[in-house]
Amino acid sequence: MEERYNPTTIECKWQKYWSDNNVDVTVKDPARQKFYCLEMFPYPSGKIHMGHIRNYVIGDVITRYKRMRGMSVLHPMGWDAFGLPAENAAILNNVHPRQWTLSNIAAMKSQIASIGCSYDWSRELTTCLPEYYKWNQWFFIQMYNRGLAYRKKSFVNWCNACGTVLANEQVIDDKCWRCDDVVVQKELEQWFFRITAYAEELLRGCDTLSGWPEHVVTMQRNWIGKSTGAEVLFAVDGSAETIKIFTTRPDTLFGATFVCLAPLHPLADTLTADKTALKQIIDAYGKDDEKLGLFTGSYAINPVNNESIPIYIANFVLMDYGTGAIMSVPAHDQRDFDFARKYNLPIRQVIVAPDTQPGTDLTAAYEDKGTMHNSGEFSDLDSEEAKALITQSLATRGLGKAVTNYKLRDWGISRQRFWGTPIPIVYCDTCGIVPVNQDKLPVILPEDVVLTGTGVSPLADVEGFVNTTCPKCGAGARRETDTMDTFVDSSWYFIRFCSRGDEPPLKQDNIAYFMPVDQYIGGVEHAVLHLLYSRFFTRVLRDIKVVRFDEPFQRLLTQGMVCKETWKCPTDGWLFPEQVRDGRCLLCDSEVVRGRTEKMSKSKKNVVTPDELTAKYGADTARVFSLFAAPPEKDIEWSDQGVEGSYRFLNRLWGLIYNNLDCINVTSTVAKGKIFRKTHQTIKKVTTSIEKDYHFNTAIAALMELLNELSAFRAATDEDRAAIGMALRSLILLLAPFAPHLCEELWAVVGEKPSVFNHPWPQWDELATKEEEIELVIQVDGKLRAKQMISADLPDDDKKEIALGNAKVQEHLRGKNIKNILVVRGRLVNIATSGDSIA
RNA sequence: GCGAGAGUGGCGGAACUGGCAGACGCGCUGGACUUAGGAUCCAGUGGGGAAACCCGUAGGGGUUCAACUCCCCUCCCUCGCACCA
Repeated sequence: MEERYNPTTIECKWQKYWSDNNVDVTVKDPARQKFYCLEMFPYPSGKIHMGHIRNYVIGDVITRYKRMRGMSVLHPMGWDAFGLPAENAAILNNVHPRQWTLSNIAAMKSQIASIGCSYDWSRELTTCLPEYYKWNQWFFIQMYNRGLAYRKKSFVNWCNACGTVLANEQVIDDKCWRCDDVVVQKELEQWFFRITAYAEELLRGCDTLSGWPEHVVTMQRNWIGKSTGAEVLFAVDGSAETIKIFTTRPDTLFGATFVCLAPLHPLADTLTADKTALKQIIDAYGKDDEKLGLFTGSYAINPVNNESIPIYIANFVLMDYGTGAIMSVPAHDQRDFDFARKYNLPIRQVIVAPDTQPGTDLTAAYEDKGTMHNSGEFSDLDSEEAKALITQSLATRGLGKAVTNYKLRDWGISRQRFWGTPIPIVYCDTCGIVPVNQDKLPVILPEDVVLTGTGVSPLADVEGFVNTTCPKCGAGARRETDTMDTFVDSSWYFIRFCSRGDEPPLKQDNIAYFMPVDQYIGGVEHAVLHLLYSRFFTRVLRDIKVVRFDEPFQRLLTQGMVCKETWKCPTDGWLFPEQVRDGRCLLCDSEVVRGRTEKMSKSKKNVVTPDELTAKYGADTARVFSLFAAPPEKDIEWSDQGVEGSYRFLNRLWGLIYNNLDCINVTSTVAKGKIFRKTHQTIKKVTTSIEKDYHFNTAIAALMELLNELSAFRAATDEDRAAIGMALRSLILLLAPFAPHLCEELWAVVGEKPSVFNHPWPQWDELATKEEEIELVIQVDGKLRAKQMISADLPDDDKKEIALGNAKVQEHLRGKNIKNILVVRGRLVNIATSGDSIA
């Protein structure tokens, strides 16, 4: 054994060993319990960053731990390889997107390897390869045949910078989720997946996601956005037209004093004479600064009381939710209230708060439930009851019905880009839309393409691709030239991983054995996007009999971001840490300000790269620090000194074993003493920290404690030496998931056969964790007054006696009446007094 | 505005089901070893106080023998949703 810890040599050696000996290859063993641990696969940008590292290391610890617990663990990795950056790089550098992507993959793969993650690379998948995207096309056709994929013309979200459309989920605050450019509306023919057909099921499924963070489930529920209410028909006075409105408050129908249409509502144009004014309202649509209205000059008939009320066009009424038209009840909706005040429209109260009288001067809308008022036959009823009764009464007259609405829209999957899965559809002049025959799949993405980035699908110019024959009639026909959203690729990749690369992708017994994913780990940025699409896809796959379950991801861990402090100079802007010395900028000598701790980013110059880190300290230090700095779901603050601390810890462990090699093979039948006890306590603490909520930071803290105790201990007897030997072996095993290279090496040093990961996880003996002596904590009236060492097995009554007998305690009891004495968990005595003087 | 989560030493963070607040690490202070120390090792380290002791988990109230933990109010931060009728 070398005297010094040398991470570089050790890490190379064991990475080679693991790879040469297939240590990380999944063993599918039906006799054992399976565990599927998955980290969200990366887009191959070419560079691994600390966020990836943190994600993968968390997954790797869980994987290695579960393997040591004897489970058959599936831990795969692959590449989300289609997407825009490849295309942009192609335009910029004149390389083919495939070449750019594949060389990035090679680079990232070696970076991932250098942190020692135990992936089963025999299952590696790359979504831009035909053998993968063939199945996107196959699923598309299955969905087309079931009416779940359809084509329609509609206004879509268009990103000019990306030159393509975006799904609703991919628009964040009116900006593109990827490039942050402003998203505009454009009318296009697009392919959609009918995710709305599963809206109710996806919503109900949320109740079963007990292994997910609550806020992620809430985000999914909000996104689906179910609301129940009624559709009500308002006739247009003096016309055959009717306006269909949606409301969640049919109970307030008698209070409707006007009707509002969305600016793009079909009737808006018909009813409005002043086209210039209408244009202004259309321009103001969706702007959240002010509510604008335009009176059409027409009136609508309220079906519950035949009252004639004005019809307005309003910029705040959404066209793509409900029916694009609303009834306005200013007394009971704040938005309508504001609008009514602005345009001097009547406000009529029809719901009265419990225990109050109808007021005359409302200062704000009353939006709660209450008692019906001024509502014809429904007056004096409870407003909640009235909802159903009014809806029913409208329904019998054919003027309304109960309706459930969802905010969720169908998933638009067409992208006017090259680097994606071709949509397997052919347009024939006689047969119309015809799917490609399944035995002709995959539709291969052509090689020779001129990429211009102009926003027209590049495939449209590839004649050899576009021109084809109709699968139905054989006549000349044209292919669809849009490609699929890359979120299609990631909606089922976890199923592909169940089978090796040399096996069929949808092999039933593999899917049945490994799915669902037991632990999924990734960033919270996919809380709605990828996770909702995957839940949808899984249900579709269930309905086409590919899988037999509803939910793909049993437990979800959304890891926190990797952050670091920032430095800013008033003249030179953001600074690298090495540009700051003694609070001054090395460029201009100004005083610098320490900025907020923020997510690592190039622009803020607060990035630490995995390469420099592993070069300096080795992968194990990087792993231990990123796990020790905070629990996985929280953000971590990167600290160079903290990394040093983790490095010191591993060095001290090395030194400890080096100094105690003589203890390794000493055996003894006597199993007691403080080292023995501490070891069992540590096994318990580490195991429960991992099992309970993956709080690796406290697990590592416990290992540090054991190390500290061992370092301070001086062995006197063979029993002591045996205890140390046993403690060291346990320490190596317990630390192995966190610092795998070091522990593999130390495992060899103590004379064991590799791999340490084939060795069972240590067990603790509950009896052995018990202290013989404890420090009895004595309180008087809840305040700590004394501590005293006592034997742990004394009965409670003796502990009370000891507490009362303590000199310090007696001082504090002087002049007081003892009311009660409590013994808590055998460790604490609290003497409660009445405070009254005895004298 | 609505919803969720959080607020603990100089810093990152611990604390089971209400039971010793501050585990572990960083930093800092002192010491040892050293030609040297930004290496290593040892000791100390919430604040106040000479001490007894007092104070202390964002702030204020409450429940309890006992509150970081439970309840009510306020402040602040982070995230999500945001004219969804």
